[in-house]
Amino acid sequence: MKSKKSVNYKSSLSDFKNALKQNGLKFTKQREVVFKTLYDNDAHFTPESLYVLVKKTHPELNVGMATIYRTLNLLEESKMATSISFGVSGKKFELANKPHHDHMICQSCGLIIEFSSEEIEKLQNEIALKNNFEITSHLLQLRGICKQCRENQTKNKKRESIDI
Amino acid sequence: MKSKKSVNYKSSLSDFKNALKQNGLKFTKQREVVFKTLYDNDAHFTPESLYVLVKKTHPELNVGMATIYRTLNLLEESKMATSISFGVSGKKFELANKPHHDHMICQSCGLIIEFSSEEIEKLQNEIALKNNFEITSHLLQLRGICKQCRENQTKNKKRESIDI
DNA sequence: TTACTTGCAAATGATTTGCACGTAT
DNA sequence: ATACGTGCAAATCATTTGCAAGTAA
Repeated sequence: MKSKKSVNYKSSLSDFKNALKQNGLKFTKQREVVFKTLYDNDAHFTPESLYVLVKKTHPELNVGMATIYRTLNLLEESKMATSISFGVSGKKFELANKPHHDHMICQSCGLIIEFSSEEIEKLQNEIALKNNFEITSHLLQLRGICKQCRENQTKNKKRESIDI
Repeated sequence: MKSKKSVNYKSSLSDFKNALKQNGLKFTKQREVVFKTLYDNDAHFTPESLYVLVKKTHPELNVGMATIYRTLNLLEESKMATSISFGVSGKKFELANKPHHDHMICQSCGLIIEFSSEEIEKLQNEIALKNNFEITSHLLQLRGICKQCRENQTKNKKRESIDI
């Protein structure tokens, strides 16, 4: 399912409003702020980290954790956001308004590096074709240790490893 | 860290015992049964599904859920098992005694096709290198519709989507 | 004998839900 | 006016942990 890639906030927001309308849902201040925060900070948020940021930037709204979760689920269901899963320790969300990419995830510090490779996609398509399989989406994560963490490794006290 | 690929149960089990010994851990009936169950059923288990099966096949042991979790974590830490993460709904574990492979998953019928591609792995390594990232593992899933299901598509009643 | 293990139940941490009040349409 | 949304607190679900009793070495 392809989403139109909106190039600016206005049209992105408008997409969001339409999605809400189409499902008989309302456009509220909370939903707008969550959406805008995701849009402005082109990053991967845990529900918790998003909650903290929204609290700080919009204390007057007194947003609850539950609303963050509800809005994120809403966005994901309507394909406007995607999440990557971190095992027991939850998920991270990002807006789906940018081109497809995959993730490298540092198991020590949680750093996420985005990448994309046309060559890999091409190989995937070839493999699928050979198996008579029609791909609708794929998931590719490289897990390991980032440069930083490798350099710090010696002086590191054992940290609990990030559960991916 | 490469694990030797044991070709039969005896040597696999022996690897397990060694891993235990090296960590000052004991070889118990519970640990043996969990290990053997994973070995005999070449499949992906959730802790829950493994628990249910072990309960059924070895009721005399009266195994507890906690032991399943503890043993799975043990196996994973010693690289004898690997897990793939399934979002909020947890993890699935499999023994690490067979060559690496990835999965194509049919979203209609749940069919899993295993595949592997040296070329993709090579590209992954190149990308990691470029980013100063040291890969310890990766996750690659192609999701879509298998041949069967495409052919049946017209007469198919909607089934609930498979939880990947 | 001396750790390490186990089952149980309680604790935890992330996420969801019920409810009474608030608010967009 | 009506239905949907919200914050709060309680509930839930998967997983972990403390503890007293059991068992491998």
